[in-house]
Amino acid sequence: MDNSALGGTWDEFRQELLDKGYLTPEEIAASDLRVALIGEFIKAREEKGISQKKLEELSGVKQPVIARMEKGSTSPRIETVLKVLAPLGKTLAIVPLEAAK
Amino acid sequence: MDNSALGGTWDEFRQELLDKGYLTPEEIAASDLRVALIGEFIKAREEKGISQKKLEELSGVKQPVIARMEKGSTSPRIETVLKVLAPLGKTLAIVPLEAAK
DNA sequence: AGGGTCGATAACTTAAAAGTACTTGACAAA
DNA sequence: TTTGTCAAGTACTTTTAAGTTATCGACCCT
Repeated sequence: MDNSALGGTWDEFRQELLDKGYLTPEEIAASDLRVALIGEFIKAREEKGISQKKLEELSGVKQPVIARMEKGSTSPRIETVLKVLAPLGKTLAIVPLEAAK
Repeated sequence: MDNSALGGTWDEFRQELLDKGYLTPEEIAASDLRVALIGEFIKAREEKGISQKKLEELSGVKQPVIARMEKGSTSPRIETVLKVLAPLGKTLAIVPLEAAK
């Protein structure tokens, strides 16, 4: 993720959110993980060359819902995530924290 | 999972749900994955010797919510899952379907 | 018996995700 | 230029998870 044009790194931006009390450390951590998951999901979809509309057909999850997920504007339910991942040949697993990222 | 006392295997029971049209193949698959995730979560919590009440303190997620998650009576939001997994030293990852189970 | 903890549950309110239908702006191809 | 597709978004309703508080039965122990 290249934020150099904004004049600061992602880490600096995050630190600022923390310093100003906008987010707690826990919220930062959860947010980072969500961002990582979203990135993986988008990558998986695009690697398969499947549009959001096509994925709606395959998964039964509506395109606006998929768009909201990918934009990070919602925290989707597990069921929804599993539904959209399945046609991409993926699923969710619980892994040690160190293994992630 | 030992269902022998019920006179049928889990696979047979699942097939029956399918045959009678109670659930679609997609719903069965999603359900199986959820069950697997729930099992891993409960195992992780118990291995750490942390009670639901203690996990409430550590994660900020209320004990009744954790109980509902473990019982499988809700499909929790990603955010909630990440919050309860973090104190257990775990997180979620997207993995190939074959890798799961 | 009485006091602790544990997980499950009830009943209710609040917050938020998902469904629905339609629209918009960007982009590419004909 | 028009047509089509894509992702994003708008506005609204419905569904459901989460929060809250309190309780309950099982278990242990002392």
